[in-house]
Amino acid sequence: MTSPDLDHVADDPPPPARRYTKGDRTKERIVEAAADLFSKSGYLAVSQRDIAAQAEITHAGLLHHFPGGKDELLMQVLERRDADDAVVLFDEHLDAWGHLDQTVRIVERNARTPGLVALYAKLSNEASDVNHPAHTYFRRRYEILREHFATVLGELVDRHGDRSALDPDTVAQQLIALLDGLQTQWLLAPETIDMRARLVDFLALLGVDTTGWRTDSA
Amino acid sequence: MTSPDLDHVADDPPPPARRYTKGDRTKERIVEAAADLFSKSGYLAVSQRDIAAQAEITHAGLLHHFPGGKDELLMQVLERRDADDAVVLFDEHLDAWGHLDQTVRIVERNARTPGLVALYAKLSNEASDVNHPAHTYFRRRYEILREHFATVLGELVDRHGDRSALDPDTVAQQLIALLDGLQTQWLLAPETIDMRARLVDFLALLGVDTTGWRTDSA
DNA sequence: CGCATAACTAACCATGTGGTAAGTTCTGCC
DNA sequence: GGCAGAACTTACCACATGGTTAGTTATGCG
Repeated sequence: MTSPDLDHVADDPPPPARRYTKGDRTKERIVEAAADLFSKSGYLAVSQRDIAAQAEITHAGLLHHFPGGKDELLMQVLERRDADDAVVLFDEHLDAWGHLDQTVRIVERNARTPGLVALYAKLSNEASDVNHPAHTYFRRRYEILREHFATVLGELVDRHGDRSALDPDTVAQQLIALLDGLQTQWLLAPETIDMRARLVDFLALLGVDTTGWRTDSA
Repeated sequence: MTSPDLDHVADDPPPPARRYTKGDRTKERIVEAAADLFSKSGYLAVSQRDIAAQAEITHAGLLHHFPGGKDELLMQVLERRDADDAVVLFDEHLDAWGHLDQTVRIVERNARTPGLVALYAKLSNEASDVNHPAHTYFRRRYEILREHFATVLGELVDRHGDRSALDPDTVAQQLIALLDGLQTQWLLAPETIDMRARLVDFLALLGVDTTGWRTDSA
């Protein structure tokens, strides 16, 4: 197509964009394919060959990058998503209200990405089997989430402590349960369920004033 | 073992207990096996042969009774359970408080039957795929549940209407979400989550006085 | 009793699965 | 340029799956 000299120019410049070896790039392609398919069909229903096909590779080629097969891939997918969430959830600079605000925004984002939501919803329940590859992952995930929200809610009670006997730990369990349960209903009937609105309702029930929060940020 | 005459006595008398043909009995055995395995491993992970084995039959034998395979079996399992729930949930004689009381008792029962809870938890999320055999079943199920609780909560607001601006429809969504979400956490960490207590907490938040309700009924 | 029919089983099939082995092509670095 | 090693592909394997067919055994009713 082009002369050798121009080709050299067309290539990604070595230092900035090309610290990825080709393998790294295909690895990412594979993880993305896996995330996509897992989202659509859950974990159990997807095969290595399915993922490989979507990543335009042979299933043996996939095994070359992920010898652990689907299990390894799954953890990769989960951790990648978690990294994103952690950034916004555990921002040290935010106070309790800020954290709750972030939570609402995550819900807003979820409402825009049904695939990922479906993945987590399916998996967090599939994973109740002790032998499921993601079992300990999800146990831990919920521990962390409960602790996080307990802290946030505790802070809230301390300062604005209107509703007395609210135990941060148990309310945290309820908050998380609400979010999960809303997802289940929303996935089955998106037009019927407004996850964000129900979250805000619940916060209001707790005595958190959410008036003045942005409705959306996109 | 016994003489023919005694045998005749030992047999189930034809009219009352023996209206079941042998096929009906094995059918029940199969459904029970299916329920058991689905509970342990979800729907997708279980094969016809698994179910057949547990019912002590060949997989071809199973197909003889349930030509529709797993799908047909699944619906059978779900409907069987629902029949039970419907009896207690939609009891015409109960008022709003009675219905909520029943709900609490169902949660108590759930806490004693992790298998069934796991089945519903896994399935209600697997079934978010439009092609899942139980998709419409679960859509409908949640519609009915939302309607039920909306009615109950509406009645509550009417009579004891302390907390004003509570919309029965949306609170119903929250209530159901809470129940589902609690199950997810409970299945992953049973020792950490007290589903009944969290439900009661939530009802209290709504202004429902639950003091004096039985702790357990077994 | 006897016999039609229900209730199976044994044996097969095509297909899809995860996994391995051996070979080929490509990359990127000296 | 050339070459070691990564990045694959092709071709297998053993096994499980859903489903069918043909044959065997049991049931229960006239």
